[in-house]
Amino acid sequence: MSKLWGMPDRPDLAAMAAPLTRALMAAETPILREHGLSMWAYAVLLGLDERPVRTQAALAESIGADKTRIIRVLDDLQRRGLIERSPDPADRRVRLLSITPEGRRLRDAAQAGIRRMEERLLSRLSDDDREAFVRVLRVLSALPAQEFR
Amino acid sequence: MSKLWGMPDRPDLAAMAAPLTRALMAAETPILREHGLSMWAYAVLLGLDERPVRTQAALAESIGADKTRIIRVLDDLQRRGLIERSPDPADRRVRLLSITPEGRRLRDAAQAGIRRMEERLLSRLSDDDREAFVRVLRVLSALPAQEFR
DNA sequence: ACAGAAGATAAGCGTATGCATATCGTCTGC
DNA sequence: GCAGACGATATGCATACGCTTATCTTCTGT
Repeated sequence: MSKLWGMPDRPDLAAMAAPLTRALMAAETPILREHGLSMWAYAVLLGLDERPVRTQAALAESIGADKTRIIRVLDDLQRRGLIERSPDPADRRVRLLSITPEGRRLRDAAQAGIRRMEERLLSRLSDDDREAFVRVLRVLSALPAQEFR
Repeated sequence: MSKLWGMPDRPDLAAMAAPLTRALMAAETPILREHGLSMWAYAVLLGLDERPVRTQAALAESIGADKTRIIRVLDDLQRRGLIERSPDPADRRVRLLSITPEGRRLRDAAQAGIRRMEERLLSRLSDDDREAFVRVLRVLSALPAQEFR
């Protein structure tokens, strides 16, 4: 009864997810470096994708970063013209964050390189497996923390 | 042509794998604490599962740890009688590492708690999705780093 | 037998991270 | 109108990590 669904023995999920994440990030890092982006900077550009985010704290939360540490990253991205940080006319405490066309270009270029790496990796799977894996990964990664209790 | 295989737009794999890993580890931590185990200590017990490992460096490598940092963890586990560290009679530089029955009991108990959490999580998937996800995760997590180039 | 390699261990360094605190400007409910 | 809440920012601290160096013991090739 310890094996519901007839699932064969397997490693813990975290014991598989952690090395995979490490390997993916290790593979991303040099690609991002080529574009002059740190992991956090890239995460910010992704987080600002499309919808502008209203507050820096909200952005930090959405990308799982510390809200005080993200500030230097934003400073740098703004200085390089990749994002815009304008005071909200309706609430001058707030900085409206948005990605610039230049920022979008850079993000797209970096992401394209990353996608090439990822697709090489996924190409070893069957179409069905690839589809199911990405779909499930998407669902599980989007679950709120309390679903893991 | 940017969408081979008709794959719909999706987040980067790392952007999904990283939060999932974080959530899984966050959910594991309190379970391990109940058994008096740190994440590294648990990783060691898992790494020693079944086959005894011949050298500490090999163990460290197999669980993705630093070989100098792991020593204190081994000291602690040995002191608690959860592992054994005996000099190899054939090469007295080497410490043969093995898990004790007591260590196995503790590992099993901790793992059972973790499995309950994981199965609750996976229970929201269809049988097919669950099977494919775990199988693919297992394959990808076991790939050597150079496969990610 | 001896030089060099290998294993275990200790210690130090630079960096990243999460967490807490403090300040300052601004808003909002009463 | 003011107290308290909120957002952005800077700073400090403890922790953890990867990496390097050094030391000691033991083995191996020549």
